[in-house]
Amino acid sequence: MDTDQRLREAAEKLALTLAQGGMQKTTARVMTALLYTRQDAMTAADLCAQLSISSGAVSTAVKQLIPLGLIERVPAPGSRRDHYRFRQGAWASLMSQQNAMLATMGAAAQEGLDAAGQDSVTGRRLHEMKDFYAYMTEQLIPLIDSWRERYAAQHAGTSR
Amino acid sequence: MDTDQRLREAAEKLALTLAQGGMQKTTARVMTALLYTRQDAMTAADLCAQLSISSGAVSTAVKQLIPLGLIERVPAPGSRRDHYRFRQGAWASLMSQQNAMLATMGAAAQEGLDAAGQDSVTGRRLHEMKDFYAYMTEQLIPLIDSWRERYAAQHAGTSR
DNA sequence: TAGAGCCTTCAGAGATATGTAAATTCTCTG
DNA sequence: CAGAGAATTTACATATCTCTGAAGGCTCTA
Repeated sequence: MDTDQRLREAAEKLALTLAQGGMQKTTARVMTALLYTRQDAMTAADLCAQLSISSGAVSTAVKQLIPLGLIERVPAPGSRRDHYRFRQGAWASLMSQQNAMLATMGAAAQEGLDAAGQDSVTGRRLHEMKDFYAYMTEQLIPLIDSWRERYAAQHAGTSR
Repeated sequence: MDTDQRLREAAEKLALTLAQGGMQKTTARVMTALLYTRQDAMTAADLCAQLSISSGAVSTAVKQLIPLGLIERVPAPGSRRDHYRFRQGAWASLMSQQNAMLATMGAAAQEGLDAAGQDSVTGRRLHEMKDFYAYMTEQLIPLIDSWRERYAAQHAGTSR
């Protein structure tokens, strides 16, 4: 089987997994297409053709992926079409986003504690929750940073 | 406003957030109901009444929450009804589950590398992905373990 | 500044998914 | 061991979501 074919299948497979994990199916397909493509970047038309979806669907997917820091719009010299590219550092961005969720969980725990008080069954449950998310938030941020540094160091002087 | 009311609202609010993050709405509502309740545990009937949902819906939600390690079925002395309780250590379990996803991502990266080879645009993209998830998997597991230990130490001799 | 090309938005169709109600199965008690 | 109570499963109805196709709007060029 040729390389392109294998890559496309890997892309679809991962998209399916991500979809089951809560990401929208089309959004996931667009993301993995950009991740596994052999090109540096793809146009909206490329994505329409490869994934058999309408330009509207591509537009929607892109609108979700860009704020997540997973892809970026690339100015295309000599072409009026937008090009989309999987971003360097995308994974670290994604993980950082999830940090925001950790903070939300911590806040939710606090809110419950304010209502229930510490000395109750509820209080003990929520206290564990608050502790856990406080700990995770605290630990995860430096973890991501340290990876960013490690990666930057490793690739010093390397451009795309 | 009374305490119960505040807790219920906090529960619904968090459920909504979780639902937007990909969890099923009813599953999330059941989970947060058990998290914020002032009782130690609730019966299926309690959940039906409080959330205005059918027993079938409760059954489905419970079936999803138990494998995640978020809630547990509690033998109820003197009652034939099943009682459900939010589990101690639930959050750590949940986070561990997410670790499985990290491993999956790493594997997906490897699969692409096998097809594309290292020396290509695709190869470089996937290499970053593989590195990132390898690093995260490696770091996150001890992190969760260390919290478990910390928590166990803090609560030594404490029973629910 | 007019026009072409491309992206985005919108309304409606189609598909998916989710809850309900009823039938079934399971389990414990008398 | 029969029966009652409860949980689960199933089929169906409903609600939600997501894609498409077309219209609208922007931007760059000539």
